[in-house]
Amino acid sequence: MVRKLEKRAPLDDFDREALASLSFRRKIYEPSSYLVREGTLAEEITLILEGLVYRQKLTQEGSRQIVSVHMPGDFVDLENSLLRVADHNVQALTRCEVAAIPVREIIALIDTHPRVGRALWVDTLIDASIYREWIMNVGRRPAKQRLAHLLCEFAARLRVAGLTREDGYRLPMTQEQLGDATGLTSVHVNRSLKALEADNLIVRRRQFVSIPDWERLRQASGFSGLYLHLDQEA
Amino acid sequence: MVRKLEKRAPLDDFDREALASLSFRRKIYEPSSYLVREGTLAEEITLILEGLVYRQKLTQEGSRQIVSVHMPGDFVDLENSLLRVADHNVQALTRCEVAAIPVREIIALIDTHPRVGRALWVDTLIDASIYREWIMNVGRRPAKQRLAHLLCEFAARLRVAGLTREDGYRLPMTQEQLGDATGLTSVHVNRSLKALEADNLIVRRRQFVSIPDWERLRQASGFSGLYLHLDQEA
DNA sequence: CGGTACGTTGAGATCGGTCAAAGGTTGTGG
DNA sequence: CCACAACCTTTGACCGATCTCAACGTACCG
Repeated sequence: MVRKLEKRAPLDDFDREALASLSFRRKIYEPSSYLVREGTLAEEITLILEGLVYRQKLTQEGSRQIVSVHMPGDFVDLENSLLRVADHNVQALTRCEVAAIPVREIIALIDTHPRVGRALWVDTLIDASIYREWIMNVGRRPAKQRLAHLLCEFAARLRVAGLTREDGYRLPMTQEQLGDATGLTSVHVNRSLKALEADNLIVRRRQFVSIPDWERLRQASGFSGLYLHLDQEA
Repeated sequence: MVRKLEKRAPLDDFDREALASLSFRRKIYEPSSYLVREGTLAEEITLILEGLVYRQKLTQEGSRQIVSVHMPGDFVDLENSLLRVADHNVQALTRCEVAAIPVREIIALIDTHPRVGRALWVDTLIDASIYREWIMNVGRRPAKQRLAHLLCEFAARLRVAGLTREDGYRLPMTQEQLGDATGLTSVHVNRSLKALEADNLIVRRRQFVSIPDWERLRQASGFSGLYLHLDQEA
């Protein structure tokens, strides 16, 4: 975690020490259990150690929209700790392990260690950048491309987390969840994935996605990793 | 500006003084001119004093998606100053006046005045919350509701900026721009707006939108102001 | 007064949604 | 080890919201 934050902003020993001395509780969440519920106050910040997690909102009518997916190394609750009441839900996608840090401690930390605060801030700015790309994905791309783009983004981010293999990666999402993330129906996700497969852009086996030719998929989806700010150095 | 920031986090005289002593240049942008271009480095942070501004991205194929609209009192460049290279474009919607503050000064400020940094951070977190709502709007609501929701959001935010009247507000966006913001075509925006008008939910006259019954429009669009975090007090 | 940008309208096409049923997979208990 | 349930994927037929293309109308501006 400290290693990741250092990529966001320069830290000194004083900062690192403060980070290391944060108290935290290890917690396990089962698939589809809630880490945060809309309308509640957050008292802990959680850092994902293992597993995947997603943010989700519901319309009045009850349709679900997944607005982001998070991976090991991501913080999922910086927003809720500073904004008090949560405006969305966070659920476990897979079984996952997290570190829960009391909000008070984080707030105290950022007030006394500005550089740590800045590193965390940068983290939320990258999340925001990903939101912007998702708006475009859902608003302006046709179904096939939308899914291909999502697969590219996951590939890039999972690679950073060390969760990809040379030929592809494990994607533990149902087609219904993919639909909720892309603004499509599960039926149409199914057909679109088959179409991608027919184009030889992806190969699916169980929950594993193989990508025979990264460059071709990238090109087909219009993906450009710029918005992930993976280069983010001090 | 200071007044607004104080709503985000508690500041003391020391903080206020530092804010007041920031140097800045006043600038004017003509409609549709660029404040930020994708791929460039930002050297100034801009605070909107007057006028409207929008963020925009283009797909490979050239369709435009507006990902946010900003109003007087909003910062439009915090992201770019901390993330170095801009991942999207920012354009003036109307003629507007801004204050441009050198990035170096802001960075120095947040390193020495953590509470100011926190206030600015909260500001970007609210932007992120709005992005999430937009993802849902574009992903899961039918056209009429999508537009109605956008109109509700603008109403709520313009009210804060003191830019509404009792019966409605001035909305200087073309139907094409509304389409770019909602992921629709200008043609369909036209038809949907007419449908809203036929339902007596809105009345349009030039660039002015009247809302005969706020509660009915709110209900019809599924709008809830929670995500705007307007309550955000220290 | 003419040009330009924006709004409006119609006809027809298409992408993606709905509904419904039939396979597959996985896990569980007998 | 089998049977069954629960959940997920796949498929077909049909429908409808939204897009496309193209024309026409309207307001503003020099």
